[in-house]
Amino acid sequence: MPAGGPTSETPDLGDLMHAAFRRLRHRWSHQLAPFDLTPYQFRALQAVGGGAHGHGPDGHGACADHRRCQEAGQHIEEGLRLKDIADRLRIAPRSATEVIDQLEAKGLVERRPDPADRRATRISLSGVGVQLREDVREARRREAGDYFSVLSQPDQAELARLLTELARAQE
Amino acid sequence: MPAGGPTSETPDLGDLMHAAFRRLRHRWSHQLAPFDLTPYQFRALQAVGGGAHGHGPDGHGACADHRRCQEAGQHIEEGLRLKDIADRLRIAPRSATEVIDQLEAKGLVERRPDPADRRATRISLSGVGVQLREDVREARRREAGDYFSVLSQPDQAELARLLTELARAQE
DNA sequence: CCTCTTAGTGAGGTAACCTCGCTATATCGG
DNA sequence: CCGATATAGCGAGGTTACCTCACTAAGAGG
Repeated sequence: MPAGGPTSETPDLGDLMHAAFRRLRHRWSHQLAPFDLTPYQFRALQAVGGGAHGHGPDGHGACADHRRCQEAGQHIEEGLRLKDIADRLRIAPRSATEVIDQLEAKGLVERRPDPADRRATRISLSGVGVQLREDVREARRREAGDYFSVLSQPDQAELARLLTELARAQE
Repeated sequence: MPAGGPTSETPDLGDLMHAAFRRLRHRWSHQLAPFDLTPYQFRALQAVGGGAHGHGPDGHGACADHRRCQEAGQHIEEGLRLKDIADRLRIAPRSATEVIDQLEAKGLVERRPDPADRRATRISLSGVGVQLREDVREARRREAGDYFSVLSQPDQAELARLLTELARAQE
């Protein structure tokens, strides 16, 4: 075998990503099954959760990078708009409608008309939603972690760095 | 804001993976569009390609880790069985049937009965299939690379290591 | 007022998988 | 040689996680 090279085993990065991501998905859906949530739904739940529900200071709030908060000088902001959720999840607005529909059907989120803009609806977590989100996080913490825990802490950080760079690169 | 902590930005590894993978998929499907292939199909094409078609030494051959080659002392081995393809792609056998159907419909692979096992079919690339696979690879090489090229060489290696470790860890 | 844009939704579609049940064949134990 | 069990592939049908396109209701700007 002259040319040598990468003959023997060429599981390229693409395949590795693919494999890793599939496992991750798989594991998530198993973890979420008892809560009757798909990964997609949980992701949405978290996105909505970002702009909490009633009690003010909850971390990185809804208004994070959208300037429409000081609309009237007031800072009411009960929930995000669908568009914002779509942006957070990086999906098309129509898809956000869909997943929010699902969460609403389960009683985890609420739709309310935006008083300031009659086209818009505000989405916020219901009490049940808040609870469930917390339960899932708890469970995830408890059950030997989130799949990444097989990596050492520095390795996790390294992975985060690489993925971030990868994400930031294009567009 | 008392509790402080990781409030500001908590795009956890899961989300990062998700985002990175989605971009990868997206890019691939764009790259493959002119060839009228989905990423799924191309992956399958590569899997079949592993066990080349006619001319012997082509790298990591079909018989790689399956012992059924020396069936009769001979080493004919024209193509893989569906089951093997499924294993390579890490999908259910039924799904392999499906994607191979698609490739066959495009004339990229051929099904032939296995002379030694009348249950089995042997899948091999057609001439067109070999050509197309090469064309895609060429294109990918040419067009400023495979999405991972925004990372330095060592970073790519590092990413590969981390992903491999992640994959090997569970099961 | 008239256009131009934006927010959300209905309708419909796609990729990438899956399971369950079936038949034809192989293989193994007696 | 025969029955039990396993294996290869396929038909039918389902699911998840998205998408686009067309539409309506409402705000924004000239």
